Amino acid sequence: MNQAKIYDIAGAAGVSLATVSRVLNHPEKVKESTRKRVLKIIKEMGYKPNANARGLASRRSTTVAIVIPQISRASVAEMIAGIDDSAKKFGYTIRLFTNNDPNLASEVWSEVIASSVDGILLMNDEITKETIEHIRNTPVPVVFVNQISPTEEFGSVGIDYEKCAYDITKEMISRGNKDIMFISTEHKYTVNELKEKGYRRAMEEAGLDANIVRSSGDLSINEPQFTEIIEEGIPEVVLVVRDSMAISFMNIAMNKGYKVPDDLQVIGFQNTRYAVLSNPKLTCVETPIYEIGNKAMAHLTELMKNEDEKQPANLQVDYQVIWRGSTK
Amino acid sequence: MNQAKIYDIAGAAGVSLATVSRVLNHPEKVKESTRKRVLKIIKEMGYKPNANARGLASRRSTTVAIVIPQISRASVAEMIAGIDDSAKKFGYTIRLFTNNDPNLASEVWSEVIASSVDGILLMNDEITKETIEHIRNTPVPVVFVNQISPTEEFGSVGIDYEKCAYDITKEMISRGNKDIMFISTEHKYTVNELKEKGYRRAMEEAGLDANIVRSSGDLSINEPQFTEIIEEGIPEVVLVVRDSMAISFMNIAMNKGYKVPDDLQVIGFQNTRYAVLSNPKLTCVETPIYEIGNKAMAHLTELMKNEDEKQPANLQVDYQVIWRGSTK
DNA sequence: CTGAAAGCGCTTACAG
DNA sequence: CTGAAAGCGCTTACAG
Repeated sequence: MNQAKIYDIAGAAGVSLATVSRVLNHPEKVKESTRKRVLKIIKEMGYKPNANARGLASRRSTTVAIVIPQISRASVAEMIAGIDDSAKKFGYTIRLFTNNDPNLASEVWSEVIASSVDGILLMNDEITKETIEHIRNTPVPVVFVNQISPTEEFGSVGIDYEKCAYDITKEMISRGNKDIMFISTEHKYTVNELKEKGYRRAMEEAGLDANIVRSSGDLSINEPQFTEIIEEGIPEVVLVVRDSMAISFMNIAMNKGYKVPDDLQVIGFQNTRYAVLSNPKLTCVETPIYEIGNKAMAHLTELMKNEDEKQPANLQVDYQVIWRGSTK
Repeated sequence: MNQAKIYDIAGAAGVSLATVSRVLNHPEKVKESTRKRVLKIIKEMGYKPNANARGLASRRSTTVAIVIPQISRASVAEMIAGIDDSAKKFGYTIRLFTNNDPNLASEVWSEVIASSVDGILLMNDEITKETIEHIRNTPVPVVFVNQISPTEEFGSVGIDYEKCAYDITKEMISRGNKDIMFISTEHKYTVNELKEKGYRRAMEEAGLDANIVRSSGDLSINEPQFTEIIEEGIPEVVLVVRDSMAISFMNIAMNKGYKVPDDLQVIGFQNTRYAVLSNPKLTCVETPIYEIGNKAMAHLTELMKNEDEKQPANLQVDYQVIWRGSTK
């Protein structure tokens, strides 16, 4: 007993294929009595339209692509959860592509396009000129996730990282701290550059010296570097672009005998689940990853619906600071 | 300038559509000179076959589904990375479905089937009878990921959790410890049941009393419970089914003044990235999530290739213990 | 409101 | 080794 075809439904309901199709796609065009009869049979026979045939005939696939960088981050899972909940609501299904080239190597991209998705969610850490060129030639809407689009042409959902770094720095200054260090990644991710900019602005406005350290994301490289820094003397406060790095720094300082938060206050920038497992727990700027994914998918839906009426927007999601034991 | 069709390639190369199609799908059937000419044009015009048309015509989609539980776990990201690398190698593309019903609610499942994937990777934590029934009626191969299949009919890739819990317990006993506690989840996940079984066996064999605690996975519920346990006195060793719970337990004990590993040794069961961020770092049984995903996809590929020749297998991946500062 | 028919872009026996 | 033709399972103008 194979999967029922639209033809079987039509036969069983005593209507044409066209009518069955309409019941599914334009129910308002079908008389209520026929519609009900057809729907009943569809349910009875457990009919599910073949996605390929549907996509081929309609040139829409009710499918979107998520393109994520290969590097597996813990936050990806939560982001996907947010996207998926939204996708379910709007009746879309997800195709997953990973991409290890910041330039969005055309190979990956053409695979994405050949899969005839109706829209694309792009999660790249960086947006290069090549990437933008690829996107310009893409026949379906693209939305950047956790990233503010560098141009007005494309939609995006993210956080105002410049502002949140500025705000938290200013807050720590207003609490009487002067010696505030900022630890970023060696690799210049757009997102981290923005945080750094915000930090600098706050420090400059207060007439304080910026103190910026760049580090590898890799713990085995971090640790010797952090050890060295700490041995030269610790700052009052350290802001760290990643929670994992923040916790690593904090642990090393504590092992050297410093007290957190009395001698050193530590603040992270993601509020991942790591944050509540450190001891003391880590104060964080909370970046609501789930919500970003959720909104991105919702925005993409709008853009897919009516490509002309709806303009791509650069949406921002609110952040908040979660104060925990690593700060006074 | 739209995406080139197979028709355009045929025209430009001076052959029929059939030949272009053969070049792509059965290159050995095409004379070398024609094949080269066609391939050149395909490349020049950046032709990518439409996935829907291909899937419809061939009844194969070179697409597999990953079905994951809705609850977003950090490990999902790494598992997906493993699957994706393997999928790329074999030319498959991924569709992602989330599923919040342990019984594999038929709604999700029929969506998966309607998407006409060639195979399915199932990552459910539990396998109920209903789930098995659904899978039996599925027209394509299914492989369980990070789970040993309860029946021989389906493929699976996982770890021998019973044995690894047994081994680590036995090891700790042989080091002279007698008071070994096991912390599991309240909810009886198959995987955790197996660990518990292994722990029990090792304790029984040594004539020691098992001491099993069940806890919610939720930290805010864990903490008061762990606090209470610790106030009544700590064991020499605690084995915990999840890293996050292990670290939480360890932190509470240390805050009560106990020394790790001198007063208390702690062992986790996943070796997630949490493990190296605790202080001291957590000794773990390493479950190679990436490799599990990778092997699962490779096995699925075999099953999809020749459904009759290749039998589904229950594959096991090696684990190892990573000794760190939380044990002596 | 409904049906007959064309067509979406491919693949694959079937001939030759 | 290659081409003409049927067909995959749908959708959607076009008539009526």
